[in-house]
Amino acid sequence: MKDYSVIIIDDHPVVREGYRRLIDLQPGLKIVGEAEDARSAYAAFRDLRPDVVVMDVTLPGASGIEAIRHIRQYDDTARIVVFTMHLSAAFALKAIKAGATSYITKSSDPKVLIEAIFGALRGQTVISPDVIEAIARDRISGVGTGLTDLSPRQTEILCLLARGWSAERIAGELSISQKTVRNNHYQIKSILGMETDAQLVWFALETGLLQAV
Amino acid sequence: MKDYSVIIIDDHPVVREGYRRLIDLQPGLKIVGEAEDARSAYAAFRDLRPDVVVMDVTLPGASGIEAIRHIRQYDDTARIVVFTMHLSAAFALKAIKAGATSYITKSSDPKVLIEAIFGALRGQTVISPDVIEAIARDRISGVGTGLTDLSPRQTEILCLLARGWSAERIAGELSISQKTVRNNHYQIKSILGMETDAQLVWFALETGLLQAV
DNA sequence: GGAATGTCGGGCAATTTGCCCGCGACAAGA
DNA sequence: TCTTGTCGCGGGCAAATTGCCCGACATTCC
Repeated sequence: MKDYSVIIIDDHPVVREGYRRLIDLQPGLKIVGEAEDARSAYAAFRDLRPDVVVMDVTLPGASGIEAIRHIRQYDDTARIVVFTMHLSAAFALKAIKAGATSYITKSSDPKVLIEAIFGALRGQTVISPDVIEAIARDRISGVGTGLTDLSPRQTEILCLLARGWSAERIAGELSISQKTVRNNHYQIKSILGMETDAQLVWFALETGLLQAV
Repeated sequence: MKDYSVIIIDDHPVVREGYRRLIDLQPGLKIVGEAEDARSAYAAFRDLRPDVVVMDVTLPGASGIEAIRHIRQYDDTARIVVFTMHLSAAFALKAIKAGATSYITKSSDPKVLIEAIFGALRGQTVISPDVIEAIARDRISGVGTGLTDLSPRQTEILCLLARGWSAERIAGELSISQKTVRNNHYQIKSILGMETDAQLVWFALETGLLQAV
């Protein structure tokens, strides 16, 4: 019987080596290609048409979420297992929404990843237990991801604010008055129930609005 | 000839697998143990007395920097190669200052890591090229790592501020007046040359004062 | 002793925040 | 067509905070 083909996408060579030990030595699976950024991920998928893609979501250059969307747009039957260090409910939801089949954290037992790959081949979605817990916690403690409560404009401004931009600079960038930026700033904090600007940064980080460099 | 012994410390199983492929298959090196957090790292070092420690700096629980300090305190001839995803000048300098022998990023070619391990055995310090570049860039553009310009107290307050704590809460925590916290807040921003609180968070993240969850 | 440095806070003007308001645009529904 | 709702925009104003100055101590290092 022919092995199922897998491509792996991760920007750290040592992690790719780890995949080789975990996946390539697994009977029934074979790594047929790899990539280290979002652009070449798409190219590799198109050229190799693997049965499963295993990828990280934080990649150099474009976002991994974008890459997922791109691949699924090209082939909506693509099986994509996200394997990442980010234990974040919002991140996971974004990935799934973008078309990922599964979402597993790197701190999971390797067996979980293998199971997710075989599960993906059968069309099953696997979310690692720690992420499920994070999602549950979010759902209990708050208003969904919170992001849904903000208007598009507010989300945009939050993004800039969390980057450390001053109200003045944002006003210039968006061609609105500083006053409007300040009002939005206040609105965002009060909608999300936050006290300080630093909390906004953490929120943006957690929801995947921004990525830690 | 006996192989040199190595212990590996990383919280991601897949990365540990990668190490095995890279290090264990290397003639002359043998992995004799592993750990996944800072506390067990120290215990493993004491029990196994390896020739080289290869470790990440962002670990669950205590900071990896602390672990380095702890190990070196126990044995100041310990060879510690830091191998991490963080391409940060400040992080690297902190690690070296804490007693690390070398600092290599995970996006480096695996050969660099192997060379660093053999280098460490000879007592050589290896910093991967991308980090050297980052250090050079920092040195040109700014005031060192910035962190060195802050007093211990200011660093402490920055840490709390960047976590999103209010001045009131910090004042309570440290048993000082809100006014002092505010004055420090202002001082920190002006020493680091930052305009907004969000920038402080990024700074704390970059210098490894705080870790993105 | 004297100089330097770090910690803690007072004072005060200038700015910003918190919170409320109204206006126009646009979409959905009666 | 005429609501009703939401969204983006910004004015107004009191209360709070910031920016920047200051002095008082305690340490530490000549």
